[in-house]
Amino acid sequence: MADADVGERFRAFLRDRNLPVTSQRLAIAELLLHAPGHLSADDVAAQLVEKGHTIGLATVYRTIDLLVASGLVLERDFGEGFRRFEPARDMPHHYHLTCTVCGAVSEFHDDRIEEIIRASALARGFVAARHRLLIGGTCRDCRSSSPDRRTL
Amino acid sequence: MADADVGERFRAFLRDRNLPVTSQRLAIAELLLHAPGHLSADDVAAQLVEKGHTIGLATVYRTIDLLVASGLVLERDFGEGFRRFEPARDMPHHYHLTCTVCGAVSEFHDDRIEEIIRASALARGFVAARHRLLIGGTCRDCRSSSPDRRTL
DNA sequence: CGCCAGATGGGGTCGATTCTCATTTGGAAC
DNA sequence: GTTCCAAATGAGAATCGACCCCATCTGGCG
Repeated sequence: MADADVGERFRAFLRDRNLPVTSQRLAIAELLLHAPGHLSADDVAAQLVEKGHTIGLATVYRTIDLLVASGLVLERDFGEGFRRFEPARDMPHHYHLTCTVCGAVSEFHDDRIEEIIRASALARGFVAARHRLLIGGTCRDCRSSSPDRRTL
Repeated sequence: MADADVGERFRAFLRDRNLPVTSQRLAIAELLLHAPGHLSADDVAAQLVEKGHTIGLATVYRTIDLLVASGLVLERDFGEGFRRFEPARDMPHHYHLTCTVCGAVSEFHDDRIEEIIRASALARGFVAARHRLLIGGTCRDCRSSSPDRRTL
């Protein structure tokens, strides 16, 4: 199944680099690789405490670095002043739509956007290695029943 | 001229809100509204010191908040761990191309990108109010003479 | 089982941003 | 021009995310 797979891929990554497979690393990987949303480092630490682990915040950060380096976890910055992390899914690039009323984040992918961005950068002499697109707006639900409209 | 204009627009904003027009606010606005690039709060404070002012960092932050609220200054986040600010120019939306080798930031605007983003969001039930696009890559100069290639 | 490079974690540091509060000041009223 | 008060200022403390330090512990090879 996919669950054992991602865990195994992290173990393989550690083995490749001759890095010890510790219980802390496995616990953090297990949690973050199966997280549904976008977790902050504190979220990860808090959920570990909930599960009865006592893992130092420093170790959480260090292990997240490993997971990001392995490509199994992606780093996100929503401009909150801290970073969030999410498991890398099959989706190669996905964009984030954030509702400025209810805060809901939804993700999507669009080949046309990616292609046009790449072409536009190239026309200006840049070879685009990566790009990030954040869209803020109001979702369908909040538009139909919006008591207040934020100007944001 | 345009210079007096932006300063006057900030004064008008303060008057509208019954906020005092202080010498510190004017000095910060004068500096930031005519800045060529993207300044951090520290950059602003440092340049004020250079000009002989002694303005507390707290006031710099507070005044920048006002300038952002007034729409005369835009807040940017390039993932450096701190924010940068730039005067809002005529350009309604512009995108940022950052060279991951030399760090150069160049700006551009592309109506096709904007249109396609808006349409793509709408197809998913979102009315896009704003969006941010950051592109990382290597510029022409760094590509022709790149000694090291960052994986970033 | 013993060893040791590397991991761990609690405390300390750092940098950006915001808060606190005593003091000063804009600007409207007199 | 003088008075007055709400609001601004600024120096330092507080906060918060992120990361470093170092004494201690442990994975995993021999």
